[in-house]
Amino acid sequence: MNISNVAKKTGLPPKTIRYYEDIGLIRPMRGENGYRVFRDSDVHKLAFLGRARALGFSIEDCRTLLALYEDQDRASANVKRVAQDHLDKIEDKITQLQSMRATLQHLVRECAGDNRPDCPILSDLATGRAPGALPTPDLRDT
Amino acid sequence: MNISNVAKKTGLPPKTIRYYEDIGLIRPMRGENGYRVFRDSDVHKLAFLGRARALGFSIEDCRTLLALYEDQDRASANVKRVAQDHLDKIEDKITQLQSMRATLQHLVRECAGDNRPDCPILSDLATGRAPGALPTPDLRDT
DNA sequence: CTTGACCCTCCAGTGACTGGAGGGCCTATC
DNA sequence: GATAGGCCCTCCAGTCACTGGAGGGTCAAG
Repeated sequence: MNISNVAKKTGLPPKTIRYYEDIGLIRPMRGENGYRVFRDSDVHKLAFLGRARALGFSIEDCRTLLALYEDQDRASANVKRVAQDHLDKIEDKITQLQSMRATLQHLVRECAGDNRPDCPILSDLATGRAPGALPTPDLRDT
Repeated sequence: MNISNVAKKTGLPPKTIRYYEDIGLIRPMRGENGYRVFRDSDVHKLAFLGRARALGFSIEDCRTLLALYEDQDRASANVKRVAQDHLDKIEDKITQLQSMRATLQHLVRECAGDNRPDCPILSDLATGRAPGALPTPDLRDT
């Protein structure tokens, strides 16, 4: 199978598939003309990667998960740990975003949004506290 | 004021402050020795940027917000639009992450996490459907 | 034989920094 | 005056997971 068929099957763009080969996640064979030739096992791995990425796993997590998948003697505890760690990170991120949302919702609600210059959003950003605003959370890294 | 004092005052690392100068968000003056000299207005802007970044605004949003802040004749509607757009993006992201969380929670709960190899997490990633799993959402871009 | 759709590699850019090398400046102490 | 340590400077490279594009080879149909 050639790359564009694999792309259609897996939903991954050809560029991404080449990139995954570059970083050693898959090792498709090559035809005489230099074209990549994908076996079923390659397609299967790519689909696996697509789903893992859709769940937000990092590439390095994906590498680990693929290795565990290939290892018939794996302990499911190892897989679970990777998934649980990732889940924890997602929950942290949700919490951070919810906090941002709360502050922003408040500010947007307070702002008249007309053609006058007075704006509690800018007041908050300028002073750290709009008249009557919620405390601003100190969240970096998003 | 020199850069490390400003860093302490604003909570931004010196590297970040230099970067903000690089990309034209601030224009501190220079002393005879080539050191940056920050006026109160620079410190003020940096604090503004720190708070806007903490709320998840992109650098380009920050640039816009700073320009609006400096413009005494702005219409608050313009500020509100930037904030509302950003809020919408945050809400989308929360929804995506919640969907990932739901799937992951389900999979983690199903996985025994012992030293046997059977693992519904890997089954789901391999096939797109673990025995009895929730539908896998197709979320890229996180 | 040409057209158009493939395929290839390699390089550069994204966002928002961060780390480090290599070197100048400033203050205090010996 | 020499030296030590703590500042400051610039410039380059790396992060993550791709994505776009240039420049060029291959293949099947008409």
